[in-house]
Amino acid sequence: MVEGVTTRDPAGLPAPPASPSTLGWSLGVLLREWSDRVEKVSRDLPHGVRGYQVLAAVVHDAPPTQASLAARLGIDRTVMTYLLDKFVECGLVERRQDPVDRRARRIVPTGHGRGVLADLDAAVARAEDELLSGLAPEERRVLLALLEHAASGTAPDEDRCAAVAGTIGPPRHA
Amino acid sequence: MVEGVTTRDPAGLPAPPASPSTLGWSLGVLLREWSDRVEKVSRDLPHGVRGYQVLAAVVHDAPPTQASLAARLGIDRTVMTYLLDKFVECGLVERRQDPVDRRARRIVPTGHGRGVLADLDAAVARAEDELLSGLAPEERRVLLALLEHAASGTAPDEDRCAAVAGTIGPPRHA
DNA sequence: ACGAGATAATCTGCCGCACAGACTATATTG
DNA sequence: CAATATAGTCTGTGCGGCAGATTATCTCGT
Repeated sequence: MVEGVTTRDPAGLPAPPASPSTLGWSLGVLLREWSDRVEKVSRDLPHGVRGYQVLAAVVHDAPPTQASLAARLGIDRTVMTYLLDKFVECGLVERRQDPVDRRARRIVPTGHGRGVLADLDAAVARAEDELLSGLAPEERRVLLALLEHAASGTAPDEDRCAAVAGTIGPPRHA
Repeated sequence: MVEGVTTRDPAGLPAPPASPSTLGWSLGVLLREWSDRVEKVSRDLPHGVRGYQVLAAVVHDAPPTQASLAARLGIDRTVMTYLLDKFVECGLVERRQDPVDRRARRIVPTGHGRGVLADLDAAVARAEDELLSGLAPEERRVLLALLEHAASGTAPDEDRCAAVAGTIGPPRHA
């Protein structure tokens, strides 16, 4: 995932093994390829691909807390701390005290951060388009739809209520 | 390989962001989920998911050298060394001198290794099946086919976008 | 109101992994 | 035969994930 995508390999052999695990392998190859391309594009961001994902989450969501960000992106919360330190240092986002819960910090993007993300989003869109250049437009749409459907259908079955917590602060009852 | 996704996080929230990068995100979520499930299954192997992929590659391919294994899986060759050390120690594979090139070692699975992999393959197949439980059988086949097609069609295509990089830099002093 | 427990963020320390570099053994080429 | 290249190993460095402790704050039961 994302992660984990620190791998760097020059001789990328797209050799599909005769294994039953076509899923994991194809997923891995594609994600690695995606990461490589997005890495090239977001090289100026403090943390490359991860940085892009964090910034995107910050901009596109209602001002999230660090914890919700970390949970959503699958990043450890202790990592999120110094990752956001860099972002603040670079003037991409700001930390604000949540007036309701003074333990929490709301992460809001600066104007500069929004601008940077806009450029990145465009570049990433191009990169993804190029990545799927082997597929017909119709096939891409189907793939995207199925992928999204499959990804959203992965219920961790543990914390079902936690999904709600990640959003905005709780206008908790009165 | 799979890289990138070394992330491990209990509270995985399947919250799709309103970002243009649906591809990378869905890919990341799915691969992370896949890794988690396969991790549970291959917990007895020396290196978890990675170990499974290595063993699968060893068994399903013609006896590969360490270098070719590393290249295929996107693992560093220095890592491959001690990873295979463990495998040999556990009696899963053997290192044999290549009679043609005495620098190289051919990695061949032991009978035990084959047996272990057979069990793992079955378990992984079940895990993948469960992972895609949200999709109809027809949809799964299509997804798998498109995925494989997209993964095999990834051309390296190096120098193209290097020029775009310099434009979006935030004040990165560090 | 008070104390017990939970939660957000931070800080510290450990460990695994990627990566660069050196080294040995062998192969290839001039 | 010398020079160079390659397979594998070993060593050291740095980053990132992760567990644990700490501080500040919230929540709940009494």
